[in-house]
Amino acid sequence: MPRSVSPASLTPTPAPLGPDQPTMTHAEKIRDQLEHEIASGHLIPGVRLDESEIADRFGVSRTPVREAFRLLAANEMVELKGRMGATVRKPSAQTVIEMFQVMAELEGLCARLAARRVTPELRMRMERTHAQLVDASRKSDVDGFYDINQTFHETIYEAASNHYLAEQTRRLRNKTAAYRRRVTFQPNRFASTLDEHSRVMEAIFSHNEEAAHSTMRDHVNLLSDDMRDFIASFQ
Amino acid sequence: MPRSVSPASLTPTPAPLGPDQPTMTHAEKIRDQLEHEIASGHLIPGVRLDESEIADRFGVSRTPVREAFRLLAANEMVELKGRMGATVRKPSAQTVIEMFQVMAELEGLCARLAARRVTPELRMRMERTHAQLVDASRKSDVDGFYDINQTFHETIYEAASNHYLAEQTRRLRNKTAAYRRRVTFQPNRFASTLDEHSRVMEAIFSHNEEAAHSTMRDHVNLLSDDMRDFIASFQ
DNA sequence: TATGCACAAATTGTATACACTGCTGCCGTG
DNA sequence: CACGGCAGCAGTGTATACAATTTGTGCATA
Repeated sequence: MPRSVSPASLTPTPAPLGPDQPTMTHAEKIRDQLEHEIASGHLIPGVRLDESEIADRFGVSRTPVREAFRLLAANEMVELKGRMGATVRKPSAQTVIEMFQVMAELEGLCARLAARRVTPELRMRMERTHAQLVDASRKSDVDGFYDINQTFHETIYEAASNHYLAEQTRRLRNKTAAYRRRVTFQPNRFASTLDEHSRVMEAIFSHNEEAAHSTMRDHVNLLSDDMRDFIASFQ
Repeated sequence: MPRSVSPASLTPTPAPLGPDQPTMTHAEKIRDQLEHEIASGHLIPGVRLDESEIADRFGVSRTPVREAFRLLAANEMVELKGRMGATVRKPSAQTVIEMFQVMAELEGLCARLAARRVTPELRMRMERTHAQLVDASRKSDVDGFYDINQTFHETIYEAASNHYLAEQTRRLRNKTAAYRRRVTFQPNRFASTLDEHSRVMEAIFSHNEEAAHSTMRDHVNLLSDDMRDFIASFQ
């Protein structure tokens, strides 16, 4: 039986331990946790974030909570409305579509650079990840598919050798995570994704930059297309 | 005589009045002012930002200053180093090059969408802006050239009709402003820029999406090339 | 002279108290 | 009954005080 997708879970999962710096300030820990809860869907877009309530939940004062809000605000994960409080950002359907368009282009650039710079070692890792994805698809393992898919894209970021680009793309992926996650359910997306990934890999391995760029862009845009109806229902 | 470029000025200029909301919090005002001072070059990358000092300067307590730092941090204008203070972000030469590569792609996407959606009204505005740019070039008006060039790109963002994309591109332009500004000095860049803009416009007006994308991308990449030596000297 | 440790000063992180704003609900009036 | 104003409240913005950590300085020692 496939694991249930995270948003269905009732208790917030802890954020996957990040850099785990020993001197991590409270504000940063709260930021990471809230960001994770937003991306995973535990915090629904539009809900108000109460400073005192969250402060109590984490057992700290309002100060670090406020700082976490500011950090999240500039990441566009939450919206600050003056004295009217902070809310989980709820982009309009139009904005979500626009975000996907930008993401498609950034992912496309990643693929283009990957086609230029891919190494045999990375090629092997991509193929192995792809095989895992096929496996998850066979088992209808939704969560597994979602995670391995993430790894596949991460590997391409790495092959692109542009840390700044990787970071920006990763951020955008995270911002759209709450929306992408739902589409993973659609059974026909499994097959389509695998097929599209194959074409992207083929282009990258043959060092065909243009093809890598366009196939990856189309891959993300197709995802976007599949989501439009669903996105509209978000509003 | 050409006006001197801003970084040469000794006194920080006030931030150009933005949205100017009546209920603008201290933290937001400080953020805008500091962001402007960083982009204009008055605050040099790498310098430490002292909370108390800035608090005194703005006549407020440390609290709103700290919040402004957090807001700037997520915009990647400022780097927070735990208890070791905040500094104006100083990206490595490698990172600056990477930022330009991403910006080239985003500007390219703007041009692509503009080619698809440009209206006669916007075409007229672009041509008018271009004429102003030619004029500034003749007068060797460096600051004017810089500002009008900004307007030219803004017009393309508008033609692209993707607000999210426009915002992201604008941000990245702002982050690279301190570096781009220096290159404007180079006399040969005037002529090259005018020529490249002409080609971009031609592609956009003829609704040639691919050409619009690639000419704009090349335009930004050429700027990046002209900067590499200079960027290296920043370190 | 160079190195290591200890202590002091400076600076940031957090908590708490107060000020101010926007909202809610009630009441009076038309 | 509908509408407008006023008071009280809830919640954010700011200031200040205190705790924790980093950094710099000086001295002792090899």
